[in-house]
Amino acid sequence: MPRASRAEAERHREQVIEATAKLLRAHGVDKVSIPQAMAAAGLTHGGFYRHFSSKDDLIAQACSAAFAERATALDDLTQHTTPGRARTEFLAGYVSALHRDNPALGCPGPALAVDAARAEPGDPLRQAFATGLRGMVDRMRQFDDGNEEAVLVELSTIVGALLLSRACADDDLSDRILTAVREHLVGDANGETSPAE
Amino acid sequence: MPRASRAEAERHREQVIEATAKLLRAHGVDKVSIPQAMAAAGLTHGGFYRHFSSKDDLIAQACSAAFAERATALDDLTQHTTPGRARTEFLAGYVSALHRDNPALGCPGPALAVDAARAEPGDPLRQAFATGLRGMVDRMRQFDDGNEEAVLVELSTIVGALLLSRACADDDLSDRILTAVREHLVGDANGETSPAE
DNA sequence: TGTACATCAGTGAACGCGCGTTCACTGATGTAC
DNA sequence: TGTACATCAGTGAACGCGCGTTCACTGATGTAC
Repeated sequence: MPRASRAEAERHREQVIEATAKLLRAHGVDKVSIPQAMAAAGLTHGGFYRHFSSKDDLIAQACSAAFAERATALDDLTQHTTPGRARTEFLAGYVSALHRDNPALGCPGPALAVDAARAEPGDPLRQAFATGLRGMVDRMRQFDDGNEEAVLVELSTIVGALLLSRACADDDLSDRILTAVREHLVGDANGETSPAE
Repeated sequence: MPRASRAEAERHREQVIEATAKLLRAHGVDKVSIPQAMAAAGLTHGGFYRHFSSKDDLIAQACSAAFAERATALDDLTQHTTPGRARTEFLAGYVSALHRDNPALGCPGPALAVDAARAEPGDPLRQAFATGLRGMVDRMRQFDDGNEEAVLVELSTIVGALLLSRACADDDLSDRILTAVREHLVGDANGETSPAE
């Protein structure tokens, strides 16, 4: 594959970013390599620098892509139902075993926050993370009458719960964290068996 | 330094673990190297395997040491004051700019959860993390009338808040997260200027 | 539409680097008498 | 207490490895006429 067309090259770039957005959430910055990211688009590592200026550049773009994915999902949710129902559905889906067990497709908040925190102040990952997080906060305000403080508390709670439940996924504690937080935030909605309805 | 006494060797081992417990919280598993950890005790990397069976072994012991440090602090707190005051002091101190800006000496929860989550199920770090977290939960129950669910919600909230505030430490959002969560959990205690008293 | 040529997406070898781990060696410590 | 010797904490060179990055090269794509 000595020369791809511009459309193909653009498609390759997108594939690399998309694949990295998944690998990054599952394994973290240090465990995603350039050969691995390029292979996800069927390419070898040599052409990497025709698409990205550095590994940090790709990582930041992948972080942004992961947040964009979540933002779209949130927008879909708020557009197709009432704020109250959207809130319940969002929170119950967030604090779930499914989300815990699939970090690659999940929220970049719990998956990438530590990597952003460990990066240097000017690092592009830090900026991408902060921008993405702001986007989530702004969208969640629609659930909580525009009350930012309420959103920040809710977001902290669900991010912490998911992260801790992943960290002790072998342990009984993992499910108990999810259950306790889910009940706290949405009553017992999304329970295995609803008492009525 | 060709041969240290047993007491010296034991002291070296402790120094390596203590130093790694700090480095680990600040920079994560992948950014702590064996030469670096040994240098913290004034040693070269060659003797590492006389003290630890592998890097993973050291990392797990350092994680346990970090949790033990927090457990001692929690015990001191509950022993020297009433449960209500202890709870307030603990939570306000946890969700603070000081804690945010000093991960090396802070709680291993937000600092190491992702590394534990990314480890394989049988990994010693996973086990050390789960054990340490259980210890924190058990101690926090003294603040909340033994109600584990309340503890799990509180713990998720403060871990998430600290982590997110670190991730966007350059941004206005960082302080707003800490303030919102602190006010939510302990009223406005620990505010810059208390209205009375 | 057809030709000539410049562009550039992708290849694969190479670079220096730091990592985790191993090992032959040194010489003071610890032990047996 | 003193001597002889085994133990073993620590050293520093070496190993293979994968990393991020660079670069000369290939040949189809894109463009100018």
